[in-house]
Amino acid sequence: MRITTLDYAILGLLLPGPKTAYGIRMVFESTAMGNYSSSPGSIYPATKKLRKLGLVNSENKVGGILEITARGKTALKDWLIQPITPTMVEKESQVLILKFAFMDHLVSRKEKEAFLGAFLEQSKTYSRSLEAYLKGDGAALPLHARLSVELGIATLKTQINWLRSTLQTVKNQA
Amino acid sequence: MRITTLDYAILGLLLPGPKTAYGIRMVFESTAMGNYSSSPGSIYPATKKLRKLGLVNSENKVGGILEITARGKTALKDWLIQPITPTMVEKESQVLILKFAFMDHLVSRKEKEAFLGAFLEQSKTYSRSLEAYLKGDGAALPLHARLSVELGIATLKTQINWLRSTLQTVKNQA
DNA sequence: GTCGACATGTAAATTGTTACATGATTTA
DNA sequence: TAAATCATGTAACAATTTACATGTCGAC
Repeated sequence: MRITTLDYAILGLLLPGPKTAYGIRMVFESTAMGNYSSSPGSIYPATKKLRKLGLVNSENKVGGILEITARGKTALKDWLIQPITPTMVEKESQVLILKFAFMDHLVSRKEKEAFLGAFLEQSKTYSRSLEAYLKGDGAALPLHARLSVELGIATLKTQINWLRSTLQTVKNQA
Repeated sequence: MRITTLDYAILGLLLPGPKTAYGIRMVFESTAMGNYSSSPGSIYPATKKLRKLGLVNSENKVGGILEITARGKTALKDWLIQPITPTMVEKESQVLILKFAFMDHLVSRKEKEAFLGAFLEQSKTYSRSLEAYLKGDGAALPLHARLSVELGIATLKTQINWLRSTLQTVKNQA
């Protein structure tokens, strides 16, 4: 039984403290958390699975309060520090940002630096390849398509700046 | 039978000229086109559906060359100019960029301006709400989560600048 | 003549969405 | 006391991924 991104997102939201499944749905709905759906048909089956895998405990006292277990933390940490591949940077950078958002206390400073460093380097590589594309084959694109790629490059540069400054912030931490 | 975003993405890629289903897969795989998957199990059923709906013709002469029909263009245009809702800006802005990328010849300058204007206004609203959140409840977020939201805001601002300048570009067109 | 790229598809399994269904608790 | 919100779940359907399966064509 594979653990999906949604499952990890739920585990991460339980890090600061226990929540009900409904509470998690509300986080997905109100905050712009990625793109995760708050539909009951996705959250409730997911929490059931996490319980079965022993990654969360549901306390018997109160209804359905979910609490992340030690095993849950280990599984989440393993996921957080997985090596970053080019595909992830190209197609799933929101997932990488989500990982970063959960790293606070679960991951060492060294691991955070490695994560941000790899993310930064691969973002630069990808940005350069998009720029090269625009100057080469991409020059033939219709105007609107070309403008869209330009937005992609600008967004990547924003991300690169953020990664640089965040890397500094992390390095300067006590 | 609902037309999905993937279906519209395929239709849009056929605008500059006919392509094989395989050619479309390669576009999804090589260029960073959104996030659309190039898996055969998604593309081939989709092209079959588009044929059944009469939105593309498959010429009999050559193998499986796909060509968008007049009905296909109408359907695509209707999709392109659908009103922009807050949810779209918050959770699916890549889809909106994709729409823009396909607008070149299919949509009038007036409609482009309306699209970009609405997209711009709603991006500003969303950006302001994220900033207000960070100053309010969000101040209590763990450091990493807060930094992630800050990247979200910076990305939105990049998008807002791009929308402003693109709106000007479109307005200045002959 | 075989390797890689071109080309098209299906089947099974997984995932996720929409809609339905239920009931408790709070608040106006 | 009625409406809104909190809270949990299932069933049917839609969509996608992975893996399998097949065959052509050009280059080396």
